Amino acid sequence: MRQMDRQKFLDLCKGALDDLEAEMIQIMKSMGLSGNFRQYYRTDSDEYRALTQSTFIELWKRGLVYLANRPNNYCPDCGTTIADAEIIHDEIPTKLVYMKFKVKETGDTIIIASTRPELLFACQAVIVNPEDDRYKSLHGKHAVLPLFNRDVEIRPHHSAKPEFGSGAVMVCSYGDQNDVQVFRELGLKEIVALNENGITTPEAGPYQGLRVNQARNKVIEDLGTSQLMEKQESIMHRTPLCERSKTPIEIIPLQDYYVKQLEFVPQLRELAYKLKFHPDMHRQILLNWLDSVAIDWPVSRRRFYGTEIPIWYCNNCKEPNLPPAGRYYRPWKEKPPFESCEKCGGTEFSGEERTFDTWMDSSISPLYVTGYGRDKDLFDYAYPAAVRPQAKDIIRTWLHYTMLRCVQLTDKMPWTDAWIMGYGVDEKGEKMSKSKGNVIDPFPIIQKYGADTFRFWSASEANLGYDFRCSEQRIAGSQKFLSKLWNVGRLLSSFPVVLEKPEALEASDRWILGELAKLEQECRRGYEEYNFFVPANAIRDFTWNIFAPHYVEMVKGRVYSPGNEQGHKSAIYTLHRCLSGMLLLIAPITPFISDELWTKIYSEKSVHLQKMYRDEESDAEMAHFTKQITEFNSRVWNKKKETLKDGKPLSLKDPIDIAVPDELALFKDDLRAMHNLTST
RNA sequence: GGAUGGGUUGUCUAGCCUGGUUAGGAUACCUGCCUUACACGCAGGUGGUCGAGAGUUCGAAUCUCUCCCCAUCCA
Repeated sequence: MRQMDRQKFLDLCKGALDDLEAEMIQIMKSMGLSGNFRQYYRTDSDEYRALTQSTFIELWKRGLVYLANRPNNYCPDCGTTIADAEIIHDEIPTKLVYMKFKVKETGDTIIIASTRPELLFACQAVIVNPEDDRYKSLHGKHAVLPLFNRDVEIRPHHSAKPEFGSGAVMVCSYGDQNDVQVFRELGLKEIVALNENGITTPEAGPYQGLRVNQARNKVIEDLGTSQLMEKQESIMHRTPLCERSKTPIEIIPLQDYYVKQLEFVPQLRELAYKLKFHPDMHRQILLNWLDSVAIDWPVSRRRFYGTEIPIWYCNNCKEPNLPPAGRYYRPWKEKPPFESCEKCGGTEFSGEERTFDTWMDSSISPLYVTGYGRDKDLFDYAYPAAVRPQAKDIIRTWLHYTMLRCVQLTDKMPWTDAWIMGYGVDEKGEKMSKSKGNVIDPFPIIQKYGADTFRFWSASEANLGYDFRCSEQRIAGSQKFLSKLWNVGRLLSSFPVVLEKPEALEASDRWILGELAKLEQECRRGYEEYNFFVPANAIRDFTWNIFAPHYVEMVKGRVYSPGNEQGHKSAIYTLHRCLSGMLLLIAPITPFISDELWTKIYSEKSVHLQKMYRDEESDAEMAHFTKQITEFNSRVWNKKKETLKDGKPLSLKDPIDIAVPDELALFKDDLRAMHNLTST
């Protein structure tokens, strides 16, 4: 990247992102998302970036931004500082090297094990656990670094674990976060080991100008030839990696901009309890993260692609000068929108070349969409927004930084609810990732089974906030349910539509309406907490296990024989009340099939523009008959199966002599017709 | 090492918070069946000591404790 012209690089990025955008919009449309596709935002548009910069300028004015030189995570491949939230950890094979140090005062040898021998030259202390009897006599004495012959003090520190290696640890600037902490706590003087290209500095003496791995190999080799190494062990070491390039990060002190977050943590913690999490358990991920926030947020990145940090530096006094908030600035290629330095009056400036952490953009999306700083009426009306939908893996980034920034800028939470999903995991239950190669592309699945199948499958598979397994077999199973629904629709579409409730309803009709009322309640409960798992499974169960096999079969007699006009009308009304209700309930999950059936059977106006049925009166207690009815039907079916006629079981339409039990007397006529019962 | 979630029939999963009749469903498997919506279907069936152990209780998949295993996140 750094060999390429910046503008050319940005043009390439834009081309790639335009393609991705088109693909994403296409997926969203074919999945049936109901968003407004003429009005959407891109975080890298000029308008959006203007807001990112404006809000940064606002924070700057309020003293929430500062420049500091401190050791921080640095990715040598990306060539930039990154935040803790951008780090992942992995077990990597590495060598644990046991080095021989001399004790200056006694001439004894002590062994020190380290995974970072190349940082030997940046060692400023050897620490041992204060409780470790082996080393108590050495406190305050000095160790001589092998190869470099420089003295460092041997000091007690609680972070040295007696069981690791020899129990004596060398502290270098900087091998890991613990080194940073020990340097701070013991007041050690830092030796800068690596420059911003990840190359060893002149401090490394004969090992300068090398990449980390080269330096390590050379140090190990020299230790070996000088008899200064006791042994090496191959170990698996949990290593912090850059989330993007998967390169092991280094800890290097550089000048970076920080947004204050430490002082907001107590407030964010309180607000985390007020935010309604769906499901509630995922609040803990945020709380754990807030507890581990140890430094302010480094927001400057040495990258070409990203929103530019809107600062020009006075060439005379180096004072950072910020432009007025409002438009989008590109200091690396633009002249500043002011004439002279506000501090010294100088007139020559250099534009800042760095960009922001990408979360500086993403963290203000609730502000952007509600017109913050752009449309006051809209903002007053729409902010705070209702819900943040996202997956649980970006709680420490997207959710956290959004809360931080919005609270800093508006003193209010950006939403009332957070809807946190789990992951779709592979057949083994492992998270999908590009590097693992177990990612399933949804597009062929959608093409093979259709968007409704895909949607119903994911709704019925994924319990709120939990991971769910991806299995093509189960997707195919969902498709069968949609066929079932379609066939129910086909049957009912052959009857006239009666949506006006008759004066009197037959017992079977009141029974299924009681069950339907339970279903509607259950679905509403699920939808209200953003849990589509509940309605998807409830509708499937009602349709497939109660409505179709029992109720529909029970009323076919009345439906096909118009002789009993009152009973006929009651059945037709009830069938349509059930189907229309089911379509309304499932429409958010399977928009295409429900709208197709709805517009074919009930009205030209889309099902998605209808209101759901609300708290109608129904005989809820009639639902108590469900078990008895289904058991009786099962009994009859079994009996017919067992009864042989000409060596074959009875057909379901054959007559049979079974008495309807007294407790089902209300349903006697329908049951007799359904099973062709001959007894009276 | 810490945190979170999970371990229920071949496979996947509901139930667990608010202990109580034969642990529900899906899929797979087996058997039978074209019954005027549906064979992408219908009916029936085999299959589980609910991770292990201990405790509380008249009674535990459900509550408590210990341990083991898996996934994810953080040191």
